[in-house]
Amino acid sequence: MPLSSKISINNTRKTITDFSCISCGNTSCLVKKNLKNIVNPVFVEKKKTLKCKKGQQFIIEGAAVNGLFFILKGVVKVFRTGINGREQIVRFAKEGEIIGHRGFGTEEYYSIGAIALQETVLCYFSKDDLQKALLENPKFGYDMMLFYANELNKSESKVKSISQMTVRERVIDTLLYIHRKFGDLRGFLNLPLSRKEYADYAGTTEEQVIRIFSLLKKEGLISAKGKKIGIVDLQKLKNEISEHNFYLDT
DNA sequence: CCATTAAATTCAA
DNA sequence: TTGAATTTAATGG
Repeated sequence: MPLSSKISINNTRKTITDFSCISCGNTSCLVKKNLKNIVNPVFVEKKKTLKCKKGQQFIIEGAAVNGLFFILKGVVKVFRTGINGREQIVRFAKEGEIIGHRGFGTEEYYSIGAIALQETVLCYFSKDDLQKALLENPKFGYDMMLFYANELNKSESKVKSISQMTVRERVIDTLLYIHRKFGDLRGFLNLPLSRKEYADYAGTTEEQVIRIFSLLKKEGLISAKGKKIGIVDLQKLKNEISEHNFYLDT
């Protein structure tokens, strides 16, 4: 209750129409990748494109599911709110990724929320149209299945990391995850996150993250300039969590 | 967890 | 581009 008003929910969705799949250059998008194989791409024509400003929430927990979002551009955090109002960040998603995909099938309402972390462009496909396209195009369906399998694998790894690793290990794991997924830019992680966001992903508090960052800085493993975090000694960081054989790939 | 101060980011002129 | 306003980081109780 006390934390409930921290986020101002802005549910305005600007709908624009000039982002066709045909002229899209996003090769990591499953729709784009399969576009040439899709025999009857009606759903592509019916898609909606929407722009989100930084900090804008475009999926609200508990809202009805009508379709799936694909990220055309930008970065998004996907989270779930716990009983005490604490946010658990499930994952960070970048261009080409799918959001709200568990809404397929039986789920009627979103069990997650999603907020844009930067200017983000989303493609929104209706669930029914997509389902039809998946049934008609085996390759497209198979690619989607691979995506689901991958997501499941990662989420299982995350359960393990939260239940079996120490706080310090989880913070390091988070740093490595961001590093793997978003890489470096001039010596700093190419995604600016607040300490609270690191905490929400690692399943800790902001203070813990701040203190662990300070320690890691003193130990010469990372560097920090405000929100910009640099990985100084990747190998040593990896070594600390190697016994938990952290998950590979994004 | 909360309060305080320092530091960084944002925003609008 | 700057600096005032706001937000975030860092510490210590």
